[in-house]
Amino acid sequence: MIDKFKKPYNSADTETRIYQMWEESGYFNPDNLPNATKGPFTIMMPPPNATGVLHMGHMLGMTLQDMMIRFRRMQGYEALWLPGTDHAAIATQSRVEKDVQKAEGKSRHDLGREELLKRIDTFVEESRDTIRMQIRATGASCDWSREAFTLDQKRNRAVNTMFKDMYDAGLIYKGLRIVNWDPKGQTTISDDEIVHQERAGKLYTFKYSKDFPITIATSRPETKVGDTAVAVHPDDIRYKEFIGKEYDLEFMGVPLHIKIVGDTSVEPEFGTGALGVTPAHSQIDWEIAERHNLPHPQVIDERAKMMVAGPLNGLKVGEAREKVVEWLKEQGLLENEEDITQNISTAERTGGVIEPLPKLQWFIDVNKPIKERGNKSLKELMLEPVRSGAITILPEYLDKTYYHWIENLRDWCISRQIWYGHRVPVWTRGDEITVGEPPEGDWATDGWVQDEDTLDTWFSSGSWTFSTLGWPDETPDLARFHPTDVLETGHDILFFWVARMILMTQFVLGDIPFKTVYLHGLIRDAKGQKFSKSLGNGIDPIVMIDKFGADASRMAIVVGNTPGMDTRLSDDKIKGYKHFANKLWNITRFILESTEGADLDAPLTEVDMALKTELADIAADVTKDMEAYRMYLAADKMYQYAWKELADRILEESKPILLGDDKEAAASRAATLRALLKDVLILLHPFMPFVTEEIWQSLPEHDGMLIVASWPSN
RNA sequence: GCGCGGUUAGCUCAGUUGGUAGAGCGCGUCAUUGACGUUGACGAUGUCGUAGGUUCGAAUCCUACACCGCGCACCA
Repeated sequence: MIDKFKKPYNSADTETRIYQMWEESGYFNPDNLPNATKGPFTIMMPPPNATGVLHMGHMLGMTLQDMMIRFRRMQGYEALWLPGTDHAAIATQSRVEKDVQKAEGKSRHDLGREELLKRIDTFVEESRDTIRMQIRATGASCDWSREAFTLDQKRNRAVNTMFKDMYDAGLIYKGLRIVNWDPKGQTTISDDEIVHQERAGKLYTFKYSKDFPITIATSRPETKVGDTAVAVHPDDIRYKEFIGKEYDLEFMGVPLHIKIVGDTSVEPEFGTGALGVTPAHSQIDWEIAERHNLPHPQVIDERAKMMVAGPLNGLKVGEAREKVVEWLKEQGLLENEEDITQNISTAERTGGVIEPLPKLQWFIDVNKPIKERGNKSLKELMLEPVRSGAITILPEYLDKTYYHWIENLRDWCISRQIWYGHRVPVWTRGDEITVGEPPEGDWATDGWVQDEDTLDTWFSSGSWTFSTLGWPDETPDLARFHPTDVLETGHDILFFWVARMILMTQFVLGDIPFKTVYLHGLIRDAKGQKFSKSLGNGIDPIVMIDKFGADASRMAIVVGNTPGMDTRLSDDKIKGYKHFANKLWNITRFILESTEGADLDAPLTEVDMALKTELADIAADVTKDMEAYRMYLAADKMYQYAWKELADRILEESKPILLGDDKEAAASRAATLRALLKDVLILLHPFMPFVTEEIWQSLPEHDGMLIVASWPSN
């Protein structure tokens, strides 16, 4: 009997030591697995942002993935779980810019491109170290020898190759469009990086001037200095007679030339049924302007200030709005002022209010037929594998959300006006252009210039399943591990990332990136509130692990956590599973004490054979759950068995048998208890890896490590 | 506006292909110098949101409604 079982289980003394043992064993690397006969099983870890610390969502993801990968490793698969970090362009740059501003009072322009990038690299190196440490603390059995970063040399080659291939296929183009401009971050962002917020606003109804025949309504009067038309529904009898007429007038000191156009996109019932068209500062107006060949003067600049002749020039848009309303009142032009709630668009990362602006940007065409892919468009290539079942989304109902998103998808703006990230691989010299890699020789002195912009971070993340395996080279890893088996991530990232990976992989490899997408929900606090910095209710996973142990934390976070659903986490729940870890400890103590020197091959009584069969049935059930990604059920079933069946029932019944006069029954029971304990450790290992391995190492009969013990097969 | 999810014990949630409701926590009673600092046994509490329908049988399938939450959207 080993002394350590006389004290309660202590996770803090155990976990680091056990993790180190695993790491040194090399078993995290599928190349080193002793009994891997079933072929590869692959998970690419969603790379956490290199901006700092892991939160509870990461902890959940790490836990679920580790459960899947340990299960498969024990089943005999070449289990590869490839870790990494994401450079998270905008998030990281704005974080460092903020730090620099605070510490030195300098902006990015004061530092310059090169110096800022240096600062960011230093910051990211430190962050990545922290993240690596935190991932280890969760017990993640990932292959550190294959670790990747979305902005390293290898991934840069992949990005440049993808860009070139898409450019050559005519999918990437440069175009003047209305983009989502973030005046705070000073960059464009994609449609998906927008957060809509409801705010109180006003709808103003007025005429441009006394002589103008039509009254319009808008919530942004300041933009009216950029109007070039008024659009009405072509069948609207109130305005039909004016269509085609043109008016010259002056609005707030700005001369305007307004044409009346008929356009079916106008709702006759809304407002006055007449829409002042501001082509340069509204998506819908831009589209109307294109249909009617209208000019599109820009009246708001990149800092969200007015750029027009007259008194508004240089004012912020908010100030300009007040001025215009004041002026309208003075002129007696304002007919109505109505309180409304309006949705405003803000940038997810910076919180800046989006200003739609016309800009020359790089886009990916999602509707163009692709010759190399059977004339299907990217949209179709994204829909197909989910429709056909080649990719399963869990929970299943989210596939409808996925379809809905794709159907409404517009061309993807991929260029960003920030410095941190993959730089657009395009070089120009006059009319000449080189794409993918720099022109040969000393291109800078030869007069070539590289595009200033960087790429949307999701462009590079889109290649995560294959660039991590060595693409564009045809590596053995790529042939062996792609497509991957599962992608496990939060449901909030379905569009940003999951859809983009399907898009990229379908285009680049003509294949799917993964077979199953497991989308977990949000972790909330005990009261059901979201964890947030402002509420100060966040639980740091590392603090939780220190306090209760990684095993208890893993169980608490997973049991009852169905895909797609939000769950609540409380100290009480985690405490319960800390007790459970100790329960296992004491089960072991009792069994080892009372079976010391037992013959493990003793013949079994019928009753004891039945006990083994009972556990075998549960093992089969748990296996089925794991194969169907029901970790939340499997974990709970093992918990129930170990505590209620093994401890409360079987051990209690065993006490008289082990001490009784029937020596054969006692020998049989002793052998059975040891066998049951061994199997329970195996079956619980994916969920509670540390305590089970620690106990395993103390079993007199143990052979090698639990992490590579064989999962019961039937 | 369109789409999606939830509604099950006091609380938090499971319930995998339809077969007379489960767990944890909490609560009550009892036991316990015990393998257990963190124990066990027994127990109470449910018109499974509402109203219809399909079925021998519905928490589960269908229809409508209510409340809560989420996603998407260019209502100027």
